[in-house]
Amino acid sequence: MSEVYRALADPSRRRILELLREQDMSAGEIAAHFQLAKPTLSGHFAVLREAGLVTPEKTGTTIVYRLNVSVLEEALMALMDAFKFLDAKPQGRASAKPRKGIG
Amino acid sequence: MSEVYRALADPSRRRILELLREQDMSAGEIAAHFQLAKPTLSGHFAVLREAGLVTPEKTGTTIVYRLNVSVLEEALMALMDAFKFLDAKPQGRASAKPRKGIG
DNA sequence: CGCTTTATTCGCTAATTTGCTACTTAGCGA
DNA sequence: TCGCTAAGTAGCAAATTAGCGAATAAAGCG
Repeated sequence: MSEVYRALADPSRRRILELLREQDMSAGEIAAHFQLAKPTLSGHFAVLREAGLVTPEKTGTTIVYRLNVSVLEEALMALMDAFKFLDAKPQGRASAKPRKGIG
Repeated sequence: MSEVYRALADPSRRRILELLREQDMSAGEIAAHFQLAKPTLSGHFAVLREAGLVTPEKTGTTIVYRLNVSVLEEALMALMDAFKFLDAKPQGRASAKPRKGIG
């Protein structure tokens, strides 16, 4: 779970996720949207894979990346739950303990 | 907005936010929950302040930090919106463009 | 098999981040 | 003012990260 936050910390990786939100793309297609060298992007892909945020699918010589929405969704939901945005929020120096951690 | 992601990237800072979710706390009270040196925590507070995630309130010699829920909420909502979790999710190599960016 | 394409891995450097100790600032009380 | 406490700043070392070019792996094609 912690890898998800790490993955989201970098702007380039957030942009990659944004691109993949539009459509699945090969590593090369994604790289074409950046000024960075391909090995640099490949490193970003590795971080996103380790976080489970994207899934590679090899077809021939190209590797198509797909956004793994559920992982991102779970991470955000965990945060939402940890802070209970939807509840009444009793701010102040005394309140109940939250049920879950952040990660 | 980008500072929010950076702030969330560190486990200690997430833990601070978690503590502040329970109740407002002074810098010293927060520091008591960690093994880190106080200046180290002070640095984390600075990052959280710059991200707008916490608000300091000086009362005498102590500084009480309060969780700024709305900022965190906005960041998460922006992500939710960027990925439109609540819509039907047309995964595949052709879909509509999202309205907003991530960060 | 060679050649091309696609993507990753291998070193390596520069920048960033995290942590510390020492010092400074600010408030409070004797 | 002196002493004490709370918090932040300055400066530095260690670890991590992001970036690159070169080399490598794997697949398709002549």
